Amino acid sequence: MSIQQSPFARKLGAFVALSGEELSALDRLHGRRKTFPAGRDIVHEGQVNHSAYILASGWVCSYKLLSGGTRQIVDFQIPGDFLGLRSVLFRTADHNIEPVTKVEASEVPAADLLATFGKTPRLATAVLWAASRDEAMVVEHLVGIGRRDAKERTAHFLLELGARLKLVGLATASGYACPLSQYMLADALGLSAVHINRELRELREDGLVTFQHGKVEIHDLDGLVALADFDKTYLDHDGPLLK
Amino acid sequence: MSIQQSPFARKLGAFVALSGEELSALDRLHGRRKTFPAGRDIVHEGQVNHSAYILASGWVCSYKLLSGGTRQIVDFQIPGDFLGLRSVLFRTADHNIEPVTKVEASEVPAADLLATFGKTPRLATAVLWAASRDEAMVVEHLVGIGRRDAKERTAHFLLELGARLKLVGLATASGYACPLSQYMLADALGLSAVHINRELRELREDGLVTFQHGKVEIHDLDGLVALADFDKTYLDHDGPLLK
DNA sequence: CGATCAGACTGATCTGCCTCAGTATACCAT
DNA sequence: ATGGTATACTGAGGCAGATCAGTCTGATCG
Repeated sequence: MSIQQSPFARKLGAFVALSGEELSALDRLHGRRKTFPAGRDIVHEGQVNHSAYILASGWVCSYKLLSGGTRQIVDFQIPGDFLGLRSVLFRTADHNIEPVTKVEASEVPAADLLATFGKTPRLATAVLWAASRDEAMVVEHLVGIGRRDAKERTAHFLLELGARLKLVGLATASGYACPLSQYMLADALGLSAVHINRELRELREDGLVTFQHGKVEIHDLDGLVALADFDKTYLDHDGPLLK
Repeated sequence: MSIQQSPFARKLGAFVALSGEELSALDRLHGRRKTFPAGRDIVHEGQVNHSAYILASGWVCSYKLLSGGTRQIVDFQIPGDFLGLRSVLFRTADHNIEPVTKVEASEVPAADLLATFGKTPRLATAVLWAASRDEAMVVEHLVGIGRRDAKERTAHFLLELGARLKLVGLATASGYACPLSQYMLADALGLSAVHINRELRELREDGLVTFQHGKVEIHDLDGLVALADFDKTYLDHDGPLLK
């Protein structure tokens, strides 16, 4: 029940050892708790002066639409993740945020965020750290889409998701619950849904992973890691980097 | 000769109106001026406890290598850009940084950077802003590689580069000097060099842009913007966001 | 309890981009 | 001059993944 228990506080604490005062400043950041139904955008591109959110439960995805009507999902956010930092900093959102499931999140008003950064610099540094980790993830997606083939990319995606979920206690080494449809996977991986389906079947037939009925089950972790050339160091590190 | 003139200070000033004291703290960040020859990596993946740099002249690229031997260039950095922030924050580099041309850069020791963030929170916020702009750029590359075809992607790339260079006075509306080879373009855009060559020829034959002899000349800006579905708002904004 | 609909899945065909295998050209060192 | 090396450029052929056009299943609902 202490504030350290919040997944977001735990995440920042992994970067910067936060004092009691900093933790309570972080706690005061959590504004109204809001609930969003699946499917209707929380934030849409071009929207100005909206709030950021700290995700408490449920999954969301961040995506951009192109003029042709196609979309590219940039990333999925899971509980403990910070939503819309970039959009708040720039006052106008440069991407859309859509709940994948029903979502609960704490609102963080933009003004509060900036004021808190000014007063508690170590918290600002911690958020910079968290933002950098998110960027590292986007970079990894870029590399995947640019240079990995469909099978490697799919395997890599499932492994990354598993590693992230494990950090917040929502996955084990053998699998996790995953509410994504194959269409969403396709939009995230830069593939067609048809092709995702075939790649998932191959991964299943190879005895590596199954992704069925909202569950990902990893049957051969080593094989999957080898296939995807997966190196999770960009997601994790040991101990606070700043004491 | 005042410190506001430095391209990096100018860039941060676009985000946060910096006081004289903050500007001189920023100035003290600039450590030894170093020169690097083209082609030999400044930082390589896995390297620990290296410095960050503020690029004074020349171009560099940030890239990752995959096990198969292919590489993906994540971004190019031009004068005024900050190099290796993410790698410094995480103590170990997650990507390589290679000079495209001969490069001059000021070293920024990691410890100085973190100490300065602690003492001048508004500077930390400004750097968070700059980092967010970089992330927005990576996101745009991700969208491009995921959902734009080769021609659109190439056009978009040339436009983005032009817009960035214009911000630091290295481009006009009609073109800019560009030291990149077609191989580098290919590695950045997730295409083969052969295909880049054909797309450049098409863009030339369509009367949109030429990229020859180290110069990009834009002949039909509107046509190019329309083809690439280019929206430069992610690169720019008007006036400091924090007074 | 049949209708409707979203998601999973499949076969056939098409195409954008890759790979291979060169030639052409400029620049550098000797 | 002369060979060497990097980059630009081209044609032919192949393949990964897209597109099209479905079927099948399980949930939801009037």
